[in-house]
Amino acid sequence: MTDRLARSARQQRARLRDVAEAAGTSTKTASRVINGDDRVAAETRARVEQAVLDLGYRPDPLARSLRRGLDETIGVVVDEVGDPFFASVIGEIERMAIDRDVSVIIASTRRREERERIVLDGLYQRRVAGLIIASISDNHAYLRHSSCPLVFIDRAAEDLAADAVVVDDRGGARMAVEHLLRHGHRRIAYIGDRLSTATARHRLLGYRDALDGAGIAADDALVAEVEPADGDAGVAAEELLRLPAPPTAIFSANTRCSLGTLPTLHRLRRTDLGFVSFGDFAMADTLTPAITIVDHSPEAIGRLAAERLFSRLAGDEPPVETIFAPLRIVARGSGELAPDRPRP
Amino acid sequence: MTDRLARSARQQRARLRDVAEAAGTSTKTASRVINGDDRVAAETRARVEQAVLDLGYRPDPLARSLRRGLDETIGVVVDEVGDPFFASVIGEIERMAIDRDVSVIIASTRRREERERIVLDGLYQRRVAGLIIASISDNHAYLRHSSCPLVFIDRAAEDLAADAVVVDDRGGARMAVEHLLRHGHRRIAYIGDRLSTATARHRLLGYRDALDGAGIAADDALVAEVEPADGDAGVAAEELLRLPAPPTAIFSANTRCSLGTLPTLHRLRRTDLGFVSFGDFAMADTLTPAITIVDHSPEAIGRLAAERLFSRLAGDEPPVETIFAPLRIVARGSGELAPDRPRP
DNA sequence: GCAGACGAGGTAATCGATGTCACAGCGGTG
DNA sequence: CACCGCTGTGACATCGATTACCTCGTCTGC
Repeated sequence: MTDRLARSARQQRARLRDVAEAAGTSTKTASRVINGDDRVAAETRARVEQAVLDLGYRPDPLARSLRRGLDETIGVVVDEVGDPFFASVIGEIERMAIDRDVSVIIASTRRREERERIVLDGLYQRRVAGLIIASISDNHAYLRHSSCPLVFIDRAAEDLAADAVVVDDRGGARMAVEHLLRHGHRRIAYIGDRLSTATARHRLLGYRDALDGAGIAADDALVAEVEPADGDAGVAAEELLRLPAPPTAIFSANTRCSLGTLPTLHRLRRTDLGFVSFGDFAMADTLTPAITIVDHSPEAIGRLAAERLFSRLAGDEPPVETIFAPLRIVARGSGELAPDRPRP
Repeated sequence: MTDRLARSARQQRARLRDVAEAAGTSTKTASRVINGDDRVAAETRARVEQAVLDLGYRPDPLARSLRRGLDETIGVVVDEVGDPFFASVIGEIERMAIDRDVSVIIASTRRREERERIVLDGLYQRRVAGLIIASISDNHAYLRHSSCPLVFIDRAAEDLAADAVVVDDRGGARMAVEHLLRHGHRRIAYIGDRLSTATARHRLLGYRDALDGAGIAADDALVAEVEPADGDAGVAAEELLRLPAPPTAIFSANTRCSLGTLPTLHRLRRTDLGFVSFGDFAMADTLTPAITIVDHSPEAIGRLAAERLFSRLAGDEPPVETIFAPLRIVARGSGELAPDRPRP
């Protein structure tokens, strides 16, 4: 009674101690019941459970994490939360986390290595149970002794044995460019992310693979490396079209580049160009012409990564693996335009 | 020395105790230095600061939160992380949080009231310092005694005196519909979110205001209330067009409805319809015709909400206020089509 | 009949930091 | 000279839960 008053005076939740007192046991026994330890007499267990219900007790996650050294939280580190690709990935991860009563802390690197360190450090300090990381760094030495499972997404860590969920960047890029080649294009430009990220490098290799396969000499003037966050992709497209021997088709190596390039092409009325985008985006199938894509479903990546992480958190120890998310080409129009098509 | 070995054997970070020992003081004094308490002799302070640097000490956020009853974390609750509107809002909030060394926990309600309770409860248990909420519930009684500052976004809490950053839903909708009226449309359809959310109700009111102002009788057959997460918006559009007296223009009351409706209109080759979207989206200006919008910049909302929250966290106590994010119409083509335009 | 296993439960230390309170020294004051 | 108040400091309790270790019966096997 007094106790209940004390609680209400404090305006606070019930603590384990309150439960124990209400059930007439020690906190240890109450803790056993709550954590499903079976060395508790059925009758005692029942009393504790009743007290939990009566008091609406729920363990304090902070105190629990402090003691256990582990939090019921996973961290997700991406380039930028607002990026549609990552927004979808995160959405899917969160969906899976919800089912497991795990919270998700999001942090973005803004594509800067030093920030990557900082945010990871912060997440470790919070004792996250696991991490899903789209790393932009090439050096993961500082993660080697990670105290929690890691799953890399979008880009595998080449210097670290850790799970990763990626797409076959090289193969996908090759697929995209071969598609354009099949439709008769011979001068195909590449617009992609800075080559400081491994993803970009692989996609550029795939682009070259395809050209090699068709016996076409690579022309560096057709390769544009841009910062996709800015409006650079559109500018790059404009420059490509001003070349003495301009391309008849463009392969855009990621979604943000596509979002940057297409408004420019439309403004210049150059929708006669062949175009394939690595990565889908809203309205891609509603533009005129609709945009042919190589699709690496962000939801699938999020799901696979989360599944892997939760499986490790549950104690499974499958061998470290790089999982390739399925990849396919979706022909919608822009990739099937012949090179000699008249300009609109 | 022994201590340093012990630390490295533990493979762990330095604790306050390690700092205190290294500086030859008590933990309390070390704590004083770290928290900027000025009742410490300059020389002692210097020793502690040196120890902090030597050991690379950083306080454990968990332990600190437990003791202080307050975490350096803010919670953000939205419908759905993957929603482009909220993704941008979150991106902006996070950007501001970074500057203040505050972490952000994201939770989504999936538009279900019971989940809203659950996630908020979870965030409170984590002792978040503040909350930014896009609430879907109409009943906020359980938030009345919130232990931390709240800022509502997108939808104000009508039953609670709390800060909110919203757009003038009614005025914006009216603006959009008046735009279509000015271009000669008389039968204008409304496609919007379920009326269970206040936002949707206000936008529908604005739509009616505009029609009233033009002396046009409202026709309920032209009003479609859909679940924007599904493909319902497209279906609704199709049904509207099959009416005996179909609309010549559509006002889409939110981004997701636009993303659902437009592919359908394009598929049906009904791009002759007038169209205004409440909310911008990628490629809106690249479609043919480009989409006229009423823009409620998600970044602005995120920034204003975060500014407000951080100002309260810093101890400011401005009067509770509902802030209206700026709203403007961006004419791009689809809203300026005359009703008698031939179909493509 | 007794050693040891086992079941049920409790006590106290611990996680890492901070709040409370007491205390030693010192200069000033009546 | 005794007392006051201030400064700088530390011992110890505390936040809420978990873990290491111990106790006390009772049951089993020899």
